[in-house]
Amino acid sequence: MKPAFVVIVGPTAVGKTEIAVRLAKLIGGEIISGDSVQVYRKLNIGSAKVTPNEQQGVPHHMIDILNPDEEFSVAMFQKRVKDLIVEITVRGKIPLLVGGTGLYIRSIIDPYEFPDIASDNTIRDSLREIAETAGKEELHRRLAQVDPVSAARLHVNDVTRVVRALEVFQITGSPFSEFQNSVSKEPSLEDSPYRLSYFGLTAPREEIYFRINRRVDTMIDKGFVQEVNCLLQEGYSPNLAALQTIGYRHVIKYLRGHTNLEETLRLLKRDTRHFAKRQLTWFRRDPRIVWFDAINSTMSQIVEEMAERICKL
RNA sequence: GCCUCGGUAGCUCAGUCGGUAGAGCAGAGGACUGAAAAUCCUCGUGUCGGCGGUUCGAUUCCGCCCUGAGGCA
Repeated sequence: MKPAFVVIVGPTAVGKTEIAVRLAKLIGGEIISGDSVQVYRKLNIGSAKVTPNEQQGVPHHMIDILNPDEEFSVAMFQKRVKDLIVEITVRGKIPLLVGGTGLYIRSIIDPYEFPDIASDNTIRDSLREIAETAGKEELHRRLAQVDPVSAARLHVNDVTRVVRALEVFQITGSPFSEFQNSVSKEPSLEDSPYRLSYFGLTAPREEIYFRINRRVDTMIDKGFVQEVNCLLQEGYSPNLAALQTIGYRHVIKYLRGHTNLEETLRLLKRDTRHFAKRQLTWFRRDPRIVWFDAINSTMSQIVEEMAERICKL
């Protein structure tokens, strides 16, 4: 029999953390964070990371595993999480993957395969250089020559992806598109190597936005500005990927006097709303997800129904 | 009370030498395979403040009224 595996996704600020902890306690689970920012130590308030108190004794994984200046990637995430799932299962516990980073979640439940090569910053820099001097069009043209499939898929302006595709070609000599699994867009639950319970937690848009706005205010009250200030004091570069994320990059601009507090909050709330919207586009169209509405049901009702569905499998 | 400048998309405003209008922001939808909280794509009809007048035709010109800001008394 395939091992049980629970996944909970949803936009930011809908209450995934609390649901997950309660569900984990109920079914005997351990939580694996599916979040690209919470992997970093010292990024606590701004990433809305679970506090030790909120964890209520439930083991949490993939949190606080890196320093802010360390590099991370989906490939690393995938490798570690796949190992973790096995370890937790062997321990007789149920792994719960909880988070809002669409790509990371997908890399676990769908057959994503990453070419076995590290990313090369020298190559990336030189490719970006081309985009800046010769233009994005030129960069895209080059990709079209070596990898027409990827070029057709990628927009000229999406420099980040065009660079990656060219980078893969330069390192491996094979087109990026060849490494990508030609999997159907909507794999069925039966195809999964796990007994997968795939849940989504959401709320009406208005409610999500309300909660986001409220949460940003709370973060500031909790000392988010000080958190960012400490990071900079400790010498971490504002250019680090970890500090270019929502919230951190906003507060950095504020600390440097580029925006006042009111404007900072406005932009931070706005960008978080945009982010929540993007998260929803990852999950909304996935027919495998069983959705729960955080506003029409209580936490207990949701947790109980999730537990029931897990048992039925 | 008089004078001046405004009143156009949810907000800030542009514009139409008279042929019923368009940007930014907000908002919506989408993409996503080693930076992903990143990166990128698509989407703009609204009594053009109200009522009259001139005109084939007015949001645009004229008159009055309402309303906001400033100035003079």
